[in-house]
Amino acid sequence: MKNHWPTALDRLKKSSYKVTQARLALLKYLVKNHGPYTIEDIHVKIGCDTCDLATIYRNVEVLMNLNLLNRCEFGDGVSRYEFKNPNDHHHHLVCRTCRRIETIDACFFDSIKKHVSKLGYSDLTHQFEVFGICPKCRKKAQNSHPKT
Amino acid sequence: MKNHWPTALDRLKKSSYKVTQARLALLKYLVKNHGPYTIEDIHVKIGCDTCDLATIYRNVEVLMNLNLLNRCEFGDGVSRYEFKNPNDHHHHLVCRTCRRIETIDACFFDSIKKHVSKLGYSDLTHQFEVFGICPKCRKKAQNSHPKT
DNA sequence: TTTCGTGCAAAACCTTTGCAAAGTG
DNA sequence: CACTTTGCAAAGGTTTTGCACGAAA
Repeated sequence: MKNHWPTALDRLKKSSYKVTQARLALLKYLVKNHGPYTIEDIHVKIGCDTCDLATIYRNVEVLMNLNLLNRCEFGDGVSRYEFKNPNDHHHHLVCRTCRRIETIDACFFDSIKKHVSKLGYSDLTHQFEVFGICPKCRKKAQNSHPKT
Repeated sequence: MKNHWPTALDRLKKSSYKVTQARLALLKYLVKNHGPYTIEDIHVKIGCDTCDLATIYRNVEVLMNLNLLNRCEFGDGVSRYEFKNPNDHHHHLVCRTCRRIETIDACFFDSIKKHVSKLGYSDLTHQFEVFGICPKCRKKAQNSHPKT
């Protein structure tokens, strides 16, 4: 598995943004950990004293602009972020009950691209999430609402 | 094109929820208009005097429980809702600049379902959104940042 | 040294909730 | 009549912003 840290750091260095401690800590954490993570997750994990929450909000936007992150929306009112690894494009399967996140290593975006290209949009990105009830939560629900 | 109002109304009537003016207005609006719409959009469109914003928030949950609506997240911090028409499954292409929404009449969820079913999740739903820059916004951007 | 980034606190924003009054079946 | 729903106002939670100070190039 390729180490993406040098490439990611390089993209930050070559940008017009400055290389700061907060940005290094944020990027390093997301490159090394799979995620996706909420802003608050990240704040705790990199150490609350590393930088302020507001700084993470601001720098997540910076890294989004550099095309280094994906934003995920799971419908619970919180955004989650993960490192955009070009060799590991994937999607998510989220349990509606316990919020457990599984990875789906498949994508059908290519087959839908032609439908989209007719419309002349550029700089395409996509977001695909599957929701369901995981086996554990289903069993729990069955036990608490027995049918007989 | 089939009129979905009778079926939708019927599902509400047969549920344990009561049929109220606010629910009728909300459901009728979403059945007749394509959307997806934000809560505030809906509040204005059905008439702010029809019911309170809080009532729409509550009833959108009711209609979600009845499987009559889809919730869409476009990453701008606001949820949008649309009537879930079983004969018109589609996805969205959203301009990151002007938020214009186009419909994509294609879906390849079936082809990804087998990857998902191995994991034992039930009650699957999915959310697929494509983002890009629409032709109008791209032209505007080119004019304001000329290359020569 | 000049410009950009950060911490802190306040504000903005969307959404949820408590409660008394009104509506539904 | 019993129970649900609503309006209103307040609270909750996440994200954004202003500004003075500190850090990077």
